[in-house]
Amino acid sequence: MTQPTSTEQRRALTLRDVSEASGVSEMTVSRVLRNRGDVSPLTRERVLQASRALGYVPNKIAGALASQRVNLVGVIIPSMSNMVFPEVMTGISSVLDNTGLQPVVGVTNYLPDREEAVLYEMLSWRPSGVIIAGLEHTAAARAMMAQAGIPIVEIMDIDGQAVDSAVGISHRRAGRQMAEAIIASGYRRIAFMGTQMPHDFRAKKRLEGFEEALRRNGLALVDREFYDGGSALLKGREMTAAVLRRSPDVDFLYYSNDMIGAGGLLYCLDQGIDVPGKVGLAGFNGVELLDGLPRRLATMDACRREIGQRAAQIIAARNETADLGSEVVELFPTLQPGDTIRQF
Amino acid sequence: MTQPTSTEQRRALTLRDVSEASGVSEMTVSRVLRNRGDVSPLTRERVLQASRALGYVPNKIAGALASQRVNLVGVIIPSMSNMVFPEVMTGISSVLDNTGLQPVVGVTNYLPDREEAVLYEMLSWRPSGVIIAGLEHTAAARAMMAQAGIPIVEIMDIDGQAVDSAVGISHRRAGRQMAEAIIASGYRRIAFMGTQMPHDFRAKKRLEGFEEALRRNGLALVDREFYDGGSALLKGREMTAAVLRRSPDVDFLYYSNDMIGAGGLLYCLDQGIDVPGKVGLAGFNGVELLDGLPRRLATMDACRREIGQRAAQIIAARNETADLGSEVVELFPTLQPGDTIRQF
DNA sequence: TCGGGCTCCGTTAGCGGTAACATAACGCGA
DNA sequence: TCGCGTTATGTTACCGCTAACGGAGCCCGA
Repeated sequence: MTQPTSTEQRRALTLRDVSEASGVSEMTVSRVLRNRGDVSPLTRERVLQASRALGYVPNKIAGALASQRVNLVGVIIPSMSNMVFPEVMTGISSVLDNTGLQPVVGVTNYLPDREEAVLYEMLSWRPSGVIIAGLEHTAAARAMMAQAGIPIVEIMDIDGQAVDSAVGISHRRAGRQMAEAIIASGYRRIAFMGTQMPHDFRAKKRLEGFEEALRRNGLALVDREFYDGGSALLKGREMTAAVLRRSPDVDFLYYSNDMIGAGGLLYCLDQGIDVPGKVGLAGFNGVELLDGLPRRLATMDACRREIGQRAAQIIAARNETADLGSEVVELFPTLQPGDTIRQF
Repeated sequence: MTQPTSTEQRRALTLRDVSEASGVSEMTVSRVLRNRGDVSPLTRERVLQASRALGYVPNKIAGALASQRVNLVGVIIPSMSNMVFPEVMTGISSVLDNTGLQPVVGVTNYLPDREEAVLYEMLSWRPSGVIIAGLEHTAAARAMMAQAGIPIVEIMDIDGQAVDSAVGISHRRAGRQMAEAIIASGYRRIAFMGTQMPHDFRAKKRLEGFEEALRRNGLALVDREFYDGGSALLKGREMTAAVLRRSPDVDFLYYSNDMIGAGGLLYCLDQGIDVPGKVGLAGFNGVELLDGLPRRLATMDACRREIGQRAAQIIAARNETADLGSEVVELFPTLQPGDTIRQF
């Protein structure tokens, strides 16, 4: 057997090894493995055979350097643990899978400095594009993106100025829209619960829009509560308990995300509170999880999957056709009233 | 102004640009940017200034090719959407953050062929190590890992033969342990609900261990139900309804994961079923979500975070000290009885 | 029979960094 | 004053692959 055993540690294989094993030049091997250029079926088969027999894995580092092309798309998101970004990723992958491009994820934990670092790291691999959550970034991060010379798509939000392209919804408007629906259903004493995170700009914008609509209707939040870390479902329960204790007369609970909303809903049902008669509830995101709850929480889908898809499409298109310009795509979330807002 | 505006599209910057701008050789610039070798404070400052002014981002592709070192660790997992892998990732990151190494994630959707493809893709970037979920892989994938010449850590499971190192728990034993606890609490008519996925080997092993323990106690599952896709919480409800309808006399529901278990629990509570008096329930994983439920579901934590940490430690250590051998680390999950198993 | 256009494959010259070595400048004790 | 060790910087030769071009061999119509 000339086949080396898997136990002996040998130096990494290169094109040269395959080329020697199959009796053709490195260039021809390269062509075969990339399906590029003309190679006779016979040679092609011989090369593939040799390559497989040796267990050769091409070195993309060298390939990328030589060809000045990297089939990677950087995706920078704040978190992976809530349900929202996995679905964005699904949308991105579903489009990229047909393009030879591949997503690489970086997580920032809602920290601007970390975002900057992750971006720097990604750009140093010279990706074909970057998809990044949000419109708010450090000055350095913005500068890097502007300089990078690759398509950049900022996703989730369109309330602000994009560096290049953007795909998202208006969170300010989403907040307004929810407030209007709540008011239209006759609720007046409304409380808000959300995350403490100072850098969750989208949650902040939703709240701004929400309060603005309240103001326009002569109302204001009667109570508010913020949380930080831990099980969102549990925090939802705890915050809801605290708010209902502190402000027994509230008639609506608006949550900045579905997970704490679900916790609040479970708490209200546990307590035998009449939902939506005495107290109404609403969340945000339209996560799948809600389908399994005893009652369907009112929410607003954030078009997560479509955002991912559209963003990926922009990157892919610009990668094919170099001279395409930037674009801003606004998506429109739909309000899902569920069973926790009074209907007339 | 010699500073180019961000709108004009220029060719990418290289070390040469920084070197010319700061009046030293490319090598010196390289040294400064990597904090390596002796450089006078004055030169250092000049270089940094020029580099920042230009907005230079080093090309890691070239760097990696030249230095034969890539600070990336491939992490290959089946899914990102359930709660288990994000926590593994957290464990991995917490360790890698102190090492200059960086995780890169690939997702396989429980598809062996896709796993093979993802692995191939990752190895082609010549990472410093690979962390991969499970012990079951295609023959080609195993061969690639054996050949790669880098540390490989298979995580989550230790019931089987590792290619190199492994960190995980025995799912077979976890299944047995849960069955024994259930039987000890006096339950006898036990049903199982889980995923349909043929390639979720760990769920399969848990079920095998579970059934084995039942058999040893003269018992057998009285019913079973499988699901596929959709909201796990909802599926848990639906399957539970189906099982209780079909087999009204079951007294225990064993779920292959916490999410469907939570759905089942919510369903039972909705129906006013006495839990754990008439029917007991248990899941698997110990996900944080359970904390917010009306009642605490019995479960078993899978040591997810620690698995991530230990795996990352192995990679990091082998990266520092080349001649370390492979190791297999077994972790031991603890049973959390919660409120859904009768206590005596 | 010859030229021109295929098909197939090889050669050459980098891609943008870094390892390793070479070298200049300097201080300092003998 | 010389020689040697340090420190700071430059030079050279790749890393493994691919773009671009070149050329041999062949078929085929004129």
